[in-house]
Amino acid sequence: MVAEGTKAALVRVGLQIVEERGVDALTLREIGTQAGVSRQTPYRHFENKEMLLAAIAAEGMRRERGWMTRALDGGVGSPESRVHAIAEAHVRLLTQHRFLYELVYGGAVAKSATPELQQEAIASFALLREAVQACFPEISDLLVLRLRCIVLWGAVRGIAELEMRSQVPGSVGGGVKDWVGEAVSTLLAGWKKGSRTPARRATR
Amino acid sequence: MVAEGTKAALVRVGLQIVEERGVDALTLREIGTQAGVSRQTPYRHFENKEMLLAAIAAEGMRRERGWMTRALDGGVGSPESRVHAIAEAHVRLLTQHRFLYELVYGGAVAKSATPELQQEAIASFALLREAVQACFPEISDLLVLRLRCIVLWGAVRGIAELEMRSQVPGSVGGGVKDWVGEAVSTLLAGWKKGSRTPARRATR
DNA sequence: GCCCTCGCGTTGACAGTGTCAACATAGCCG
DNA sequence: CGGCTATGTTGACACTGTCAACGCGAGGGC
Repeated sequence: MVAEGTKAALVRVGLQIVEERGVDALTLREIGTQAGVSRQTPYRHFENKEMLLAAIAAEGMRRERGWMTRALDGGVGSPESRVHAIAEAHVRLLTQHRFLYELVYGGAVAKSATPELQQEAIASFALLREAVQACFPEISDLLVLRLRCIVLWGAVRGIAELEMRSQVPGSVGGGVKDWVGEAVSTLLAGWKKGSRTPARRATR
Repeated sequence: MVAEGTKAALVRVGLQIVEERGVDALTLREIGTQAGVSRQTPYRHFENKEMLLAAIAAEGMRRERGWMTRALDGGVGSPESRVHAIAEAHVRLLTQHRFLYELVYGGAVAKSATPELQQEAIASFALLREAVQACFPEISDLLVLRLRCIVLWGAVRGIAELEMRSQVPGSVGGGVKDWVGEAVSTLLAGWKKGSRTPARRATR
């Protein structure tokens, strides 16, 4: 293989540290020295620590999206199962690369930190939007579709987050994957029933 | 009022700093000096920084739960509207005290850090469980109820989280409150339809 | 050939942080 | 009184992200 650029090496080392010991254990100094350069060198390639974190996070999102597209490729399966596949790819990042998930979806780095990261987030969301759209071909109102995407994505993210922080009191039986699957099924089925946009409910 | 204890003063000052400038701006040293004592004094009352954060977070959760019980008191309203009220109390903490919400539900402090905090989390979850149970009186299987609580709570948390991190791409129209309301309505309605626990779906 | 710039890398230094250790003081109990 | 405990204070340390200044080699215009 061709000699690896310093910038790529920095990202690679950072990714490795995050995966092994979590985002809190990540230090610019260690990234530098472990990449064979000196402590200040990262600043020649990244404006500050957050930008380096953003580069690592983007790598994580690329991985997740790779799983999504791979599960979706071929175009087989019902539209609903495709939404499930997307949710499962997300859960997979959580269960198989917990520390990386924490970096990507925890609060350490803003999604808007870097154009690269922002693009990645938009691309993932687009995948979900297409899949959801396929589930409700009769709906043309983009705002309704958008709403459903947000609700779906929020539910998936939230349940994953509960697991990530081990915040489910007295956790027992079943796992994130089942919970997420249940949420997606129920939401899709609920929308299927009355395929008209639901009447505005009096909230108070 | 009676003279405030030092410990209470530390928590109060810390809470104020968080609400004004966010959890990242919080420093043990500043808490100390601003409370009229010296930089190391917090260590006489809290084992370390996380424990102090946990005390502040517990105060935030108490506030949130206060809104929940207040909205629920009197026992009026349909069971569904009571679940909505709980979700709205959660969203209220987010919209009205964003920084405090970040401390409580962001990753800065583990829910298990302190018995006090743990109790608080369990108490909130119990409120939700009662409200959900009232929605499905015909269901006696506690695991099913538990699953629905997790899914509901996850959806609410997730949508709130999306807003917190401003991660909704190209945000436009509608707000967190509407999205959460939509999610809760759809989930409850979806479960109402087939009140039997849904058949196990082939996920792959 | 010479100088100048520029990309990349290095060391020095600094302010700020959480935390440990040692010391001081005041109140209570025998 | 003497000692113990709770509380508070200052000194010091390791570690962090980041700014400044310096070195150095490659290339380009004269």
